[in-house]
Amino acid sequence: MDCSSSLDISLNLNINAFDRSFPAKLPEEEVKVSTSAGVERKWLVKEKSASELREELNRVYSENKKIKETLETVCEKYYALHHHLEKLQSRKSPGIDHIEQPTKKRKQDPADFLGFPNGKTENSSSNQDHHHQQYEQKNQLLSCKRPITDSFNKAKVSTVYVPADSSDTSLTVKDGYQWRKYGQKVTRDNPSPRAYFRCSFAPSCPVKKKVQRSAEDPSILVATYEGTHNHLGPNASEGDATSQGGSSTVTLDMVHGGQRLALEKNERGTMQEVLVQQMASSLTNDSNFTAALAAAITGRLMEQSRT
DNA sequence: CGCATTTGACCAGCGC
DNA sequence: GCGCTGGTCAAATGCG
Ligand SMILES: [Zn+2]
Repeated sequence: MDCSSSLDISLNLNINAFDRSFPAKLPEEEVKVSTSAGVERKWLVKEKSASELREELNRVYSENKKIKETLETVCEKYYALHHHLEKLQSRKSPGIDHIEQPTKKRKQDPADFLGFPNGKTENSSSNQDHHHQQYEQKNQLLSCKRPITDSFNKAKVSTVYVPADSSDTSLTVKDGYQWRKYGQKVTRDNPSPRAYFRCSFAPSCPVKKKVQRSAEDPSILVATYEGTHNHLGPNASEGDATSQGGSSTVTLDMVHGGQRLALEKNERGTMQEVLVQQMASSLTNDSNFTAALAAAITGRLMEQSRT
């Protein structure tokens, strides 16, 4: 990715992406964009007026800001639409759909739910492959039981969607850790069984995981992790304890676009987060957008370096 | 022989 | 209380 060397090209791409993503809705922006295109010509002529460059960078920055705002608006509209669709669907067919909503009747162990077993709550785009991990964050409906018991036993639950070969009958998710299977059950609304694993470091390590093939898409495994490892990951030799498992965890790759994998959100906040993640991943797939983003970043850097 | 996996039994929570 | 369901246990089995 040659960011700095292709600033002009990136601006072009920025224009393109902008036009494509938000067509005919923001006339003002288009005007601005055309001005930025004009300045691009200036750069090509190598007219290095620092003040003009700065001014232009500011302009580009404001454009980015507007794009961001527009994206948020689109996000909200998407959410509203999706919500509406869900309502309609649940009204028409109360039994079907909802993509494999857990329909948990059981009361989950009242601990707090959060995060990913690796502790990488960050967007996985840094890892280049966006496996679709979805952090299931449930409202802990703290029932008033649980007196003063061990508060440190916080079981963190997270769900990871792993694209896997549908012909692969072994319900194993290679996340780098070693697991010992201790059970398998057939569940109600899923033809494929669910496998129960414990970390092989048990009982010193309390982590458990459940793996089940998705009822909808048999090529996707749904792994539910519970708890966090209290030991170093498989490649502990690296010494970096912050990223347990590091790169080897969840080497699932993007076999699937996985658009709908994270659709079953009930709360607005998490829904929007998921949406943003989806959009971000789809945008990062777009080489034009990444180039434009690189241009924006370099522009921002230049702006800061001059001040 | 030691270990992991398999698999039916058992248990607990929940709805009726 | 009863039946259903998900989760766990542990004896049996398989494997290196
Ligand atoms: Zn562990």
